[in-house]
Amino acid sequence: MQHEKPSRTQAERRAETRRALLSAARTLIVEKGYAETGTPEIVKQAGVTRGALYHHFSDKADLMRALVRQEAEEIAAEINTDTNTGQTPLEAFMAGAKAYFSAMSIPGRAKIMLLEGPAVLGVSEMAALDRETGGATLLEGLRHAEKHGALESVPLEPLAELLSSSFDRAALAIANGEDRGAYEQATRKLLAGVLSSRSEISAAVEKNNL
Amino acid sequence: MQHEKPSRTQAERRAETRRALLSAARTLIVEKGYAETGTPEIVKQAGVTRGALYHHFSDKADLMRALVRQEAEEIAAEINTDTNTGQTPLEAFMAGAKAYFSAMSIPGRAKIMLLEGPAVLGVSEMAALDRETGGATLLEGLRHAEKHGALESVPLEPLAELLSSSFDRAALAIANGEDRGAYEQATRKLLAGVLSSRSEISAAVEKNNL
DNA sequence: ATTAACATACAGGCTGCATGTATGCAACAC
DNA sequence: GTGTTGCATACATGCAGCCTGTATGTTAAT
Repeated sequence: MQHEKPSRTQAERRAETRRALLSAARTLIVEKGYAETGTPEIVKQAGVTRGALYHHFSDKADLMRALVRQEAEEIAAEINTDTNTGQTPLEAFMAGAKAYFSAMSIPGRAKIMLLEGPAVLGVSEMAALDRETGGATLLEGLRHAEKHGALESVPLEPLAELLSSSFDRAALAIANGEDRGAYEQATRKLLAGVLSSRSEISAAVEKNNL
Repeated sequence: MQHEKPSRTQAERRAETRRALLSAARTLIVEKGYAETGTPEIVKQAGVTRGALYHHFSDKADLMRALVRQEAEEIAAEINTDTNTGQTPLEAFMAGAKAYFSAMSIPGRAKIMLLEGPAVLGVSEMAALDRETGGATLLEGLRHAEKHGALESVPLEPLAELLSSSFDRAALAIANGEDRGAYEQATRKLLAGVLSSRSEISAAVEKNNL
């Protein structure tokens, strides 16, 4: 038999199939959601068979896991590029938030990372994956700010979680076409409040008779 | 006939079947998750057949919808009971947050309302349901605080959303056994910062050289 | 020739619907 | 009042289609 075929190496062949599967899965899951997307449809769009899918991934959820991981790594890479820390801690936090919003504005990304991902893999696995790729940038920032007088006797891990959830909500709203400036203003308000010292806040609250 | 018939009225019969279905679905979905719970298992635990399920609900998601609605109404009722508004706006917000945390501490409730519900019904439908039952209490509080000088030129709807997402995250953590006091402190920090006036915050931030 | 990369075939389960059955209920005659 | 008759509601059963995961077969690379 004469073989006119490209004669790809095994690694190339494998990588290309895997890439086609991830690409097809991403398109369909973004469009219709994970549960409504069947593996027959995915492999059809990828131009392979279900055999290839189950050769590369242990099950459908494992394919989703790989998709989420790929997306998380891209996000981390984009954010690390815009690592121009601002002058003050507040501006540094805002710069990080804006970079996060920008990264999450890639079409479909917010749906994958904030809706379908947690639903399929669970929040704990998503959190573990975030720790692997992104790291606890937000928490580190809070620890740093604590040394400079603000954040007296406030548990930092919970505070970081609450802020993180707000960032996620803002990113989701922005990705859904809401007014980006409004959510950035609200985010700034939250951060500015957190970064002011406790005594100053108390004074301000009392003075305004709140 | 061997056994005498209960001779329930139709309404009683219907209500009992519906209640058994909702109760069984709640138990199993809390334990194993929505996707992992099949309708055969639900009807088995409820002591009826799948015919009854599809007579009462249009499909499996509709059963979940009814479960979420029931839970939302219970939450609203519990929160309206603890309607002791605090002295200051900050204390009023904190009282509301604590009441929410308490209501969401009912076993399984956080999983239903914050994880499975949004995954199955989507965030938009969950938000609409919240608007029906709970109302926009948080947003109203912010509007009221705005009149008293704080919150100058900050978009309130986005800010309310961000705070709401933080409350949800805190409720989820508390329901998962995390330290409740720590999350309440973090919540208070967030709220205190938001409720202080913008100029005071700016002054505080500058003074602390943040 | 051996192994990795895929394709094909199959079994089990689940969902939703279509059809069948029984139970309560209302009206009417008596 | 009471029996019975017709009917709608509440539910049970059976079936078709789809999907997932696995087991087995085939092809291509080394």
